[in-house]
Formats: sequence, C-alpha cells, structure tokens
Amino acid sequence: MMIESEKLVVYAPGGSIPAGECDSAHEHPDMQALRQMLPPEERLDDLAELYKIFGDTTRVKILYALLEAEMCVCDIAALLSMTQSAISHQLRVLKQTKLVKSRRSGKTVFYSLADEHVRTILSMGMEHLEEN
Amino acid sequence: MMIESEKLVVYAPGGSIPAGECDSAHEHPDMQALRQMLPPEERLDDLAELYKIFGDTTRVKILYALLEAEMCVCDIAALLSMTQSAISHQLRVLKQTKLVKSRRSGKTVFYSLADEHVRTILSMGMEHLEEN
DNA sequence: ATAACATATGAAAAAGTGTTCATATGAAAA
DNA sequence: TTTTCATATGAACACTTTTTCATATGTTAT
Repeated sequence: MMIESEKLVVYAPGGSIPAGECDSAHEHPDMQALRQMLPPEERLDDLAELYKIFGDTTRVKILYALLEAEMCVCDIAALLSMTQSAISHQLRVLKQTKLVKSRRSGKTVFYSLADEHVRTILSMGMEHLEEN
Repeated sequence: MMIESEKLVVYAPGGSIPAGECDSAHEHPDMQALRQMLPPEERLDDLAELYKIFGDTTRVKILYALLEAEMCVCDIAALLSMTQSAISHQLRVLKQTKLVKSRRSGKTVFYSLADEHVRTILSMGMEHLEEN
C-alpha cells in the first residue's frame, strides 16, 4: 500500500501547478510544458465568445446579407422573414462585439460590416464545410 | 384608400418569393437579387452549426491542447481540471463534427485533430481578437 | 403639439446546451 | 472468470440563449 509521502511532489518555487496527468501506464505528453504552450485561459474564453457570435443562424444570415449591401433593420427583417424586434436584438449583439456598425439617417438606421475580417472568418468556415 | 388588387404582385412561375422589403421611403437593395446571392439557407445553418462547436470554452481548450499533441481522455481531463465525463461528452461532439479523430490502444483512447483546418480556423479567430 | 413611423429594449416564455451523477461498455491483468 | 481500469453514455439539473410581446425612444411630417 502506498504511503502518504510517496504522493508528495515538489513543486516549482512560487507554488505552481500539479503534473496533472492520469496514472495510466502509457506515455503522457509533458504536462508542464504543454500548459505553458497553451494561450492563457482568458484568451481562450474570448475566442470561444467570438465563435459563439457566429454560431447562430440568424446572425450568420444577417452577416451574409451585409456582405452584399448596407441595409436597414426592416429590410433585413423582411429578407429573413423575421420580426423587427428579433433582428434588432441580434444587431445589438453584433454591434456590441464590433462585427457590424450602424449609421442613422433620419428615422432609419443602416447597418454594415465593421470590417473585412468578418468576410474572412465566414469564408474559412465555408471552406471547411466544402472540404467535408 | 388602397384597393385589394393593388397589393397583388405577379410572382415568377412556380410560385416564388415576395419582394419583402419594408415600405420606408429610402433606397432599398434589390431584394430579389440579394436573395439569389445568398447561400442557401441550409448551408448557412451548417455554417452556424460549425461555429457553434468552436463557441464553447471547453471545446476550444481541448482543440488547442490537441494542436500540440495527441492525448488520451484522462490526460485532457487532468490538463483542464475537469471530470473525465465532461471531457468525454465534448470529445464525442468534436468527433461527430469531424474535428477530431480517435484511435484505441488497449484501454486508452487517443484523440487528435482530424485535419489541419482546425488550426486555420482557430488562428483566424485569434487574429481577429488581436486586431481589436 | 400630435401623429406616424423606424428602431430599441425589458421581461417573460420557449428552446437549447453543458456538466454531473450513476452506470454501462470494452479491454487488459490477475 | 473476476477484477480493475479507461472511456462512453443516458438522464436530470442548472444555466444560457433566442424569440416574442408590449412598450419606450427618437425622428420626421402635419
């Protein structure tokens, strides 16, 4: 039976992270090294948040429409056969995440893509789909 | 007052789509043309589904780990300090969507990226974050 | 001012997603 | 064969997200 002291591991000075591999017999990657190669957790969270925005049909449709032309809210709603309110809510999300921008002209508000990066990201995804 | 017949529109043969723009006074994009430029709805749904997969912290972390090395389930669980079950569930999602593949060696199952496309998609996202 | 209209927004309903827990499966070792 | 271990999976629960509905805001025309 294993005694308690055998479980102890001397950590790096400053108090660091346990090796954290499972105790299976096979070869494990160097966990310590691996942890250092990974981007910081917060960065990965941000990345997931970004993709989450693209991960909704309504938003993807809006973005694709805006690839072609600047449009007002009611035109987008008509195009997608959805309510003005639903579209407006999603446009707010897209604006908050800096994927679209808006300009007001009288009563109407026109939306357009904030930058060309959106096009690239959408294309990447489409390419992946086509190669499958 | 507008009479009923004025509302009628002659649609293309086969029964097609209403112009569907809002009745605001400003210029509208050519809705008919726009609809034809957009990818079919099903394709956009698939695209959103793909991004949805990347839109979760756990899955993004798993993918980033697998960029560096093939790993077994328990190592990933240890690396992310999550339960084996949670990781296994997510690996199933990633496998179903063809983003990772697995090979069995005795009791352990090793997971790795299905193709290099994953790397590209993740990089695109990261680039966008950095430029903001 | 008041009416008309495009858009925005809060709250609740409706739908969907991720983790946990308990347990099943599959493979090797005893 | 029985035990042990790594992984998989179904169901329940907690948590998010999206849409709807009612209504507010902001702008123009009357």
